[in-house]
Amino acid sequence: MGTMPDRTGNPRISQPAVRRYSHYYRTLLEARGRGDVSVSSRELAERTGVTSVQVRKDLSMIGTFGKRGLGYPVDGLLYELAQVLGLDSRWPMVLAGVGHLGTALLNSARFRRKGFPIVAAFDVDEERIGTMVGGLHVQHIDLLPHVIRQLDARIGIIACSPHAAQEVCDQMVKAGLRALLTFMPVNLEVPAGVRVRHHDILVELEALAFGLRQEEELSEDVDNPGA
Amino acid sequence: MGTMPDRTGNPRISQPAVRRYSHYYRTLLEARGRGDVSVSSRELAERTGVTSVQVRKDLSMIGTFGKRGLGYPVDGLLYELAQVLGLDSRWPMVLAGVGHLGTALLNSARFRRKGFPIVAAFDVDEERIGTMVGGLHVQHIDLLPHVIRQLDARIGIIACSPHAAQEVCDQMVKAGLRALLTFMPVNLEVPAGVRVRHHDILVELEALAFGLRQEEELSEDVDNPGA
DNA sequence: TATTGTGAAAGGGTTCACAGCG
DNA sequence: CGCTGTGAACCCTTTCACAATA
Repeated sequence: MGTMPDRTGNPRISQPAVRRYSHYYRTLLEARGRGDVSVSSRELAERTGVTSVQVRKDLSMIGTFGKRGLGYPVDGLLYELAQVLGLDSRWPMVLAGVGHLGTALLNSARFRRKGFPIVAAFDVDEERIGTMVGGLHVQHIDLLPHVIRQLDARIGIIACSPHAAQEVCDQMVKAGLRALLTFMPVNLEVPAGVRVRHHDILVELEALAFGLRQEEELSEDVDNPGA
Repeated sequence: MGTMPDRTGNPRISQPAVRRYSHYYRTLLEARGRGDVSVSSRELAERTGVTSVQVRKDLSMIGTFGKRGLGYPVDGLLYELAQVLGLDSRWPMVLAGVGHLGTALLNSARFRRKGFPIVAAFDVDEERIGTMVGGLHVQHIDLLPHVIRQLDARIGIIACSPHAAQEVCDQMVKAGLRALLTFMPVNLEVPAGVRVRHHDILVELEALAFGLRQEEELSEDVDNPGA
């Protein structure tokens, strides 16, 4: 465990950087769609909303693929980013909670297309169990451990009711999942080594409200400065 | 514009901090639900997954409400956080794109309950226009500017198809919205002063895949060290 | 004694300035 | 000349150590 980058070129990549890689990847796909064969850091930067230096720093973290004076080869960079982000593998997912949100997720073809297929759906509601949603039979949640092992699922999506979230989470962890994505406003307790990402829309909305509110106060302070 | 905190106690609050405030707020609501009258920074920290010092630093940014030796008063802190996050106002939202995702959002009572009601829904599909979803009539997107002004909407939600996202975004900005939440994998171009938050599930999934992949490589390197 | 509040130190990420190449 | 690549400076956030106080 030295300071040396490993053979993949990983000298320690931060979470924000990983997020940016996702954006670069998407932007490169668009560029390829337009027939571009190479792309400059500035171009990439403008389309993703960061600086061009940031792009170069980020890309230099995973290797050196650019041609000076020219830019980066679209195909080559796509390949490398796919490698880093793990997009050269499939990551089968299971979903718990087939409400409105779960249904929306199950009906999206995008995840499957991008290598993150939802391979099983679970619920506790007898009315829902057995029905077909997004091409899958909804199964009883008790089958979760068995199905996860059978289908070799890697990621768990928690879209059930908030009060069931922790229990579902426990079951997923016990069944061997090490990566969870939850949409519920509940802080999940998981053992070390299990990654959880919260996707709480309300947090985003509150952040937006904070920004708007701050702007308001700022303009009020123009009329009402000092103490 | 000195270094002095303004009278609200704002010495410059970072985005990550705002997100944590959201989590604290939610945790405090739970504490109040259990009848707790005061809560320590450690407790708040454990439930939100940060350190207790972080909690104290964060809270000291917006004022000093704790009683030493005791902790923070639940009600008082809730009030202050609500103030900071703008939860003492309502933030009416409009939604564009009544597909699976849009429908899921419209059917969620949570946003309305928390002060972020969706007050209008739009689409371009003639089949959808006029139907009722989540208690709202779906209207033609061309009515967006008019309705935004009429209902004094503050936040726009973009849940339409990716290729329409930029156009919808432009219309929302033109109609006066300064805060947008998009679920589409498209980088929106907006004028300065307009806040956009991307909520792309695929980015989260790719970040999870990155983590899992990294762990795999790490354990492989045990068998296969050096070059 | 338990816990908050905070100046100072440390750490991590971003930006700068410029060297290196095509 | 254009654009990448990168060590160093800078800045912001987190952590530490400890003073303050119910």
